[in-house]
Amino acid sequence: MSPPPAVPDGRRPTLADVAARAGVSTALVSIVMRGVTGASAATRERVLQAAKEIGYRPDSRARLLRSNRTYLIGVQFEIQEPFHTDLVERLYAAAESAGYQLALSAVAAGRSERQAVESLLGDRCEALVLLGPRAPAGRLAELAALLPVVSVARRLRPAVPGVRVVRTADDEGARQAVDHLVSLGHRDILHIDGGRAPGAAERRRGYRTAMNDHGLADRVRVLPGGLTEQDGATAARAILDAAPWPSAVLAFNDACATGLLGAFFRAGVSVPGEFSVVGFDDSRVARLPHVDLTTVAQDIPRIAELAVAAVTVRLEGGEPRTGEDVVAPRLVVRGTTAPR
Amino acid sequence: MSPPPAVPDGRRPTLADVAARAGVSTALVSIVMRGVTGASAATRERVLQAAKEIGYRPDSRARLLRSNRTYLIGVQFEIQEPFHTDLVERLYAAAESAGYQLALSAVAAGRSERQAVESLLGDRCEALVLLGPRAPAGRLAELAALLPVVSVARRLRPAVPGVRVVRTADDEGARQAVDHLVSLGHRDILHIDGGRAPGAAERRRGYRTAMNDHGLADRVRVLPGGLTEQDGATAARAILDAAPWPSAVLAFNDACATGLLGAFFRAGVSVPGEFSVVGFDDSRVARLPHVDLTTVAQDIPRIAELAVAAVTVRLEGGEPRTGEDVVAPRLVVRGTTAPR
DNA sequence: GCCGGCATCTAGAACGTTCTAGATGGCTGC
DNA sequence: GCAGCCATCTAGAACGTTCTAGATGCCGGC
Repeated sequence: MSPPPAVPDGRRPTLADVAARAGVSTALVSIVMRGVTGASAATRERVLQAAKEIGYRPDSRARLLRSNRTYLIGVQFEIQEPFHTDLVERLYAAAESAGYQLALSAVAAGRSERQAVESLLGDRCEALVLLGPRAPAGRLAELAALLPVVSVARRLRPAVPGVRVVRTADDEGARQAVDHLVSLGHRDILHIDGGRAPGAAERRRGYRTAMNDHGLADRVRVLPGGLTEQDGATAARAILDAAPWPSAVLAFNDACATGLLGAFFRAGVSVPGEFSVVGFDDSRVARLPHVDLTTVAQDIPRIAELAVAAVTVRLEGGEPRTGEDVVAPRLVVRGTTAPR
Repeated sequence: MSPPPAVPDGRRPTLADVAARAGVSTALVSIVMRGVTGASAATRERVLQAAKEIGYRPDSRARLLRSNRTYLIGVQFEIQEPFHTDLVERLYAAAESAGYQLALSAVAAGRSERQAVESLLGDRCEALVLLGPRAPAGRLAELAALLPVVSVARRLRPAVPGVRVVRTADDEGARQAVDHLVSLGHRDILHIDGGRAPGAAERRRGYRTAMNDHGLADRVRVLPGGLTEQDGATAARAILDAAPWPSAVLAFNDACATGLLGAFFRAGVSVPGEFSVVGFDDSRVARLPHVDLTTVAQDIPRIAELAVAAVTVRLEGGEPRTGEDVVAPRLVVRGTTAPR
């Protein structure tokens, strides 16, 4: 059934065990295991056979301790945030093709950003990819003094030295949404914002600017919101309670839009009949057939690639580039928007 | 702004650097850093000060390499599965209060279970918590021969030696759902199953048994489904196409139920007017105000605790217990079920 | 004045790997 | 037959920590 005990006592097999069995030095086993040149085909074969027989598995901790490089990229993400989990999925691919590995550290209820980052630093990550970090700029600067850091989805103004930013052009996304709604004949377009969430300020500004550009400055209306369904539902009640109603709503993100849709639905007002609704992110929920949300898509594969590139370039000896990679958003028109 | 370079050259500060600065041995610094007894209060103070000044941070790899214990629990999970991410959140808490740390390894598009587990083993995890593993029993047995393994949400029949199972009583959950629907007057209750997904066989069986117990054996109808919204939507079309219609549907999970609801909604059939729908998991989506899905809740905090307990007991010298912890489910009645 | 015991501290090995430097041996070219 | 070279292999140090064993100094009790 299960293989026989690998080594006499309970220890996990090491290089030395393989070396003893194959009758070679540990250094040679190391060479074979890493697949570098320096061993004859015959020896290579013999060593691999011995390793297989005793169930040898390299100890990555010892390996990384010895080599000066770890090729580890630490990722801080919020485990309950669909946008983050989508991103993590793509980061795996991007890191692998750049020859790096990912170390995940989640921010969750009872696990702060600080804890998440400390754990990554203790693991000797060579760089940090922070998804929507909330930490103050001073803290990010401290980290950037230690290792390459990229902030994904959170813009930093003023720029923090050494921290690269990769983000969607949130203002442009908001503008696209407003343009779309205006082209459908809407004029009273309300924005439910994201408060202090990363990207919220830019989306708010993009909305305002677009409204101005369409000569609708006097119709600008921003309602405090947030990034959860609950925030959307709360905003919905505020909208319905306060006449006059807008004819369209741009929500901070898809979750917020979904909460809004739910509350509208329960209140018996029809979407897109009485209200047009636009979300942001193009998350999985937006694509559900019965949500079918018009939304501003973020280019997640591209963001993942740029984030990995930002840190690897620097790790490979490139200059620390403080600055931004701004990725274009793309409006996806679905069933929650209609002509007024 | 940012702190001065910690150590003359670019190296990251080590115990030796702290020791040199504080004028003590590295062994003593180690003692102070771990917070164990063996240093006077005055020295302790001085060492901590020195460490802080040069920005010392313990290297967890070196630490774990040297100590025979790593206190690391490896977690394999599917990053796109809400049930899994909920569980991970609780696992952090459970592990911490047991004195262990978590190492996360995601299964994602392009990253197989095998890769996820290999990475955890390389990190020297002392135990593995596998969320809904798909690996064949033989593979699990191999792993169990190496270290404590717990399979969450996937039942193993026949039992795999050394692998502990923690799962919801899926059959009981399905029975609760059927009981509820029958008590509302439904008789034609259809089940959309989960195919080969972990737990699917048990839910199917629970559904069948409950139908039998209510004398509805001739009304049993199982439709092949799956665990995504897409599967639910596909099933919905199959249901609507084939008369006679059932009056109630028990879906494999909430995602499947959500897809079903969406398709019903688009087809203009009303829920719970024409169909009652029950999901499984009580995931976040089920609680959305406009989904408001009646569903069978899994007790996630309890499952997380039991999973951690299962491995820690064994790590602390307990006997390897092949067997199961079965957690009771709980029906949550919301808005998608109504009297027939 | 001596001894035992405690608190505090330290030297040096150990963990499992990679890296540096060098040894060995066979082949080529003259 | 010999120098030179390449391919192959090895010894031993190194990575940053913890652990074992023991050293040192101080105190109280006889």
